[in-house]
Amino acid sequence: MMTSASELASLAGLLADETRAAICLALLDGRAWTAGELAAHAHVAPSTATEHLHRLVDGGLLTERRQGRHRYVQLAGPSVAHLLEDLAARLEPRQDPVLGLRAVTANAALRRGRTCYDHLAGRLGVAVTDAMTEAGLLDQAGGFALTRAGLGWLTGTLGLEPEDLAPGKRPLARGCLDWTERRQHLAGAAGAKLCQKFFDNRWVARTGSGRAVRLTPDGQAALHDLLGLAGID
Amino acid sequence: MMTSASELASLAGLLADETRAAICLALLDGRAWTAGELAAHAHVAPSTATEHLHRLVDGGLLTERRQGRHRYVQLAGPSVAHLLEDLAARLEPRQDPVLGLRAVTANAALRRGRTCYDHLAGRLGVAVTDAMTEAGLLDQAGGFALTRAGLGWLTGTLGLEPEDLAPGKRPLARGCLDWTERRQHLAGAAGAKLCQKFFDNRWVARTGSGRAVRLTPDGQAALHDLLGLAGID
DNA sequence: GAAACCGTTCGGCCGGCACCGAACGGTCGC
DNA sequence: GCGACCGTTCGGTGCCGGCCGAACGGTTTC
Repeated sequence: MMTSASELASLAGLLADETRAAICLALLDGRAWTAGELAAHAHVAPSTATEHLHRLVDGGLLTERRQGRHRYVQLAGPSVAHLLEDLAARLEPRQDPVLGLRAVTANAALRRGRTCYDHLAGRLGVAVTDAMTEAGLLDQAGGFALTRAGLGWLTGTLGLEPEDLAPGKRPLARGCLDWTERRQHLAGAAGAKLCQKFFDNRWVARTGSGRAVRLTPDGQAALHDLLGLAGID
Repeated sequence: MMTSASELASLAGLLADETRAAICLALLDGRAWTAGELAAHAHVAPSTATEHLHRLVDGGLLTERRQGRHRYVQLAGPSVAHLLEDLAARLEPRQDPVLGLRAVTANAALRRGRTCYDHLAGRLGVAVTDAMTEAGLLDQAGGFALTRAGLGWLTGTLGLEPEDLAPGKRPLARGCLDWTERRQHLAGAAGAKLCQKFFDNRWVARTGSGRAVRLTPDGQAALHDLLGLAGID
């Protein structure tokens, strides 16, 4: 009981430093960063970054992979990303999430997209999520769940492996509050597999070195055919 | 971008102290505590507790209500409770959550129950959640969502107000990982209203001053009739 | 009004920790 | 091999913040 308080404090303490917070937020793109990159990103000396990375790895938030003279670091898993998203969601004063859903989806183009840990985010992520909701594949009213039709669509039309979508420890479908859009987009196991399939099919591609992604012409055509999305990137 | 890191750090910093963590965990029972009670609970001087409460209130995690010479404090809302649960869930090394679902529900009695912020938890909470799942009222496979039948059951059989279950800012149904049972139980708006109805119907009652609740004889009969639960408290 | 009680403010103490620079030890390129 | 590079370890410094006790103000009780 009392021990749990100290453990909670230790866990929170990992994120209670601006430098460590900046590191974790950078890692939210789901990719592995080197220690030096993170040091530069957080504007601290390499030696300082080393200490922080040690604490974060020891605390279970990060995993490391030594490779040559580089030390690659990334988030320990989706649950860590989820935790960070939850915390970050508290920062921005949230506004009404139910606002002109159809108008936004149908008309305003999905201008910019990016990855949020392992799934699609930004306008692209929100647009896909809304389109799936309109098509009856996703139920946003009662929680955030895949419908039976949605499950069939993912495994049938999109060709995802059914075992990848089996009920397991990780939630199948989960809402993730978008920082820029202030809207929910699809996360969880389904969101991750969907995103992966988008990359495999070359419907989206990374632009530059950031977490930004753009829709390819193939992707635009596919989304139009599959979900009726007419947005242009 | 960089400012967000410092904000995240500040937020995490609120929980990064053992005393403040103990205070927040105590408040997870959803009730209002006085400053003195919390000071005693956390084993610190009243003056120390005052400072911590100030920071927690300023940080938006707690709300206060002055009443006579007392200062009552409680969690600022369900989202704060959700955040604490998420953090606490990382502390315990989680074990396989899918394990003898039916056996646990049907056989092992719902020995002890308690409230977790504003919904039922402990064996009672898990048992009700599992029974609702078996009855097709709840869908645990794809996320954690009320089925159409579940929505009808809550408003019809249980007599909840439909507007209380309208899709709003708060998730309707949400899974909350139980500390002691290591199993999911129903949280969210539906979980809160269900819990309230249980209290209103005198199906459950608080035992002592803690967050523990016990099932009344009326409650046992009702759960048997409604959900086929044969557990004995 | 006096006494008891709850909470707050203030001053002071102390430990922890975030930061840096310098030195060191691996790894890669020529 | 030698130099450039990446990361780590080690001292040292300074500050932030958690803690307490004492004094004070407001509320309740008798």
